[in-house]
Amino acid sequence: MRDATLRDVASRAGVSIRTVSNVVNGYAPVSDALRAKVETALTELDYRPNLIARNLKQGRSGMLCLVVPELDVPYFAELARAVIAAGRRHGYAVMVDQTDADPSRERELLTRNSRLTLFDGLILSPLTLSAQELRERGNKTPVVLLGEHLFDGSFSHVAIDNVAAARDATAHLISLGRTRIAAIGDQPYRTGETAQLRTAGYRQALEHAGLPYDPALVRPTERFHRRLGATAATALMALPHPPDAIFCYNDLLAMGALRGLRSAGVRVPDDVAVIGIDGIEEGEFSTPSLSTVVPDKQQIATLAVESLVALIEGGTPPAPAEVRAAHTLLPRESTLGAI
Amino acid sequence: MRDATLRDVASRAGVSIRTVSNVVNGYAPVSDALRAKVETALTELDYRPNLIARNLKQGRSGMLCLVVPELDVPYFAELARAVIAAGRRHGYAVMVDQTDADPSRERELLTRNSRLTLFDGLILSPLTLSAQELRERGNKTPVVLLGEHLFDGSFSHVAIDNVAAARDATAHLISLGRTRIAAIGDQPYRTGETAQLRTAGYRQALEHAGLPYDPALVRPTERFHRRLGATAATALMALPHPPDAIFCYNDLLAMGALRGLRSAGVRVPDDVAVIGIDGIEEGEFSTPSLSTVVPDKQQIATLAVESLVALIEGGTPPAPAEVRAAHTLLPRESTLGAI
DNA sequence: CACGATGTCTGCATCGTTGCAGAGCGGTTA
DNA sequence: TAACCGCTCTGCAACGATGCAGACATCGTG
Repeated sequence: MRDATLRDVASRAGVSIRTVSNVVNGYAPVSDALRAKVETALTELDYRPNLIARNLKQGRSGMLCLVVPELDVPYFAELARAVIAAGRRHGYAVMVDQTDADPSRERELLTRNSRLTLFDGLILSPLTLSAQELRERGNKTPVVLLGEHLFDGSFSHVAIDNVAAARDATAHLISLGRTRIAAIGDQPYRTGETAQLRTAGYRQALEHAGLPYDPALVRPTERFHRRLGATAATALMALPHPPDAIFCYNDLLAMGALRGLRSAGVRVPDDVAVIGIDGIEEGEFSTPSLSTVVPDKQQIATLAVESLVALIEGGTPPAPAEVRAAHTLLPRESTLGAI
Repeated sequence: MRDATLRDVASRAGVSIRTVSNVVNGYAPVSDALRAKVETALTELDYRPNLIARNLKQGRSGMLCLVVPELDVPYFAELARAVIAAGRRHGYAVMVDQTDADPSRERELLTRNSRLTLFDGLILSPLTLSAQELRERGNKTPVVLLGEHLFDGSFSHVAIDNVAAARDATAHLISLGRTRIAAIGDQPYRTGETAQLRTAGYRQALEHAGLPYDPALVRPTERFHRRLGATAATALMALPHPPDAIFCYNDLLAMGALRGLRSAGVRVPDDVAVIGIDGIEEGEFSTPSLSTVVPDKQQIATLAVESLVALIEGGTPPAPAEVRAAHTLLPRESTLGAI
């Protein structure tokens, strides 16, 4: 059966539509007698407001959309939890979508009639979208970007300092006395990528310690997944001069590396120390537990939502801001050991 | 600036609103001359349709909502990916929300003016909601339930056979020659829970093998998280007669158990064999890798979306169906060893 | 030339809600 | 008694789109 509308309730209660609306929303003063009649009719008809109509009238939906490449990458799942919480604090429901890390899916978001129009704002963690594509989109929903990707100043944008994070991770390995430090996760073929910033940080740390940069120790990976980490670690150990430490560009690569090393009979951290970035919970329980650099996901989420809400609600849209979130080094078993 | 509407485009192109709408949607035949004029105006004004208005008129949004307790529980993240894919195949965008496993958040979904009205349908994996609460909700969006929770016949519902899954897992441990088999994850205080079905399967397997049931070996846990698995495993090993195998009610508990055992100096699988349920990718890369019972997430997602779409689009709503998805035993290192 | 058939295009009503302006009414004040 | 106030309540218009019925022009046919 059709849902009851304000009109149905009004005719049943013998009042005007407007009065029913007032009762439902608690707007204007309504006499007790009428209110009672209306409320009876409301429950009898099991009325519930049509939010689409309300949204149309009010020009907003109260919903934000968070788009990440892959939800089953724990970092994004943990981030999503934080963003959902931050959204709630600002009175917005956050719905999450993923693009499967598929460029065409990412571009779909920018389409004329993307479903995103239904949302008041968009928090996007892009993987392959270029700044230009984003600027030229046929879609004016307010956007805040996550991650180090594209910062040409057109959009507000929240991220940790990836160069510093990578430097900290590498420096930590160096502080253990390791000298042949490998890196897994470079992506030299993309522009503006997180990966390249992390490579820069890695090299800075080497340089600062006076260690040589050996390109053979830097393994690119197409994506940041466990399996690729395992493969890369195995390949590294097969080198004539294998490394004594590995910096992985994220924790998932590191989890794979731990596994690959173990299968190769390499002891961690005794033979090879391993560190990642992301601070996912999984690394706390692995064997050995994983040292990592933890981005402050709470802070990232809060800053992103605050920026977005400012864009949405602000009379004068604030200038696009580049916001830095904090990160912390978290040493665990995978880098245990005296200097 | 205000977004351009059909009216704006129409007045600029000197045609009727209706004609612009026809051009945008490719509905009626439009002469080339007019079409060109309209399309010029469309691009000049950067028109994009207001989906809220369209949805209001058409009475549908083309979006489904998937609600899970916690996105950072890998099983749910992996399931979400499958549901999103299945939704796309049917022409729906799937947006994901989580309740933080918070009963009040779950109940919020059923509220009069829950944001869910914006969606054409709801796929819900409830944690604490009772069947009655669901039936009495003030919200008529079509629903399909996931997981073994509440099957009083009011709703369509997709799940694996949890009793059989637990039986298979336990039987696998027994087939290794283990005789003191513990269980982590019972939840005796809730009604109709997945956990209780798994306990039933566990006991069936013991009984079938003629093994005694020892309540001391069954550890309840409030939730299915790594830390609780670690704690429970540690406690089990402190018993006067510790177990030689542990069946964990999900993989996350098992990951915690592996870690707890390792910290206690227990070797897996030599001293204690471990198995979980869920088939999360994390278990493939842990040390040791985790034996598990894998629910067919693709199938669960496909069946759930198909049921929901049938509810939404079907002229005659099909009767609520109970659908069983397949599961498979996947032995890995954590249960390696001769019988 | 009259007629109907076809092909384009338009205006009105409508989806369900809320904003706005004001109607009706009882009571207070001068 | 007139003027005014405040409290309730109402009707109309509007949000931006689409469904529908029909207007109008053009064309072919008898």
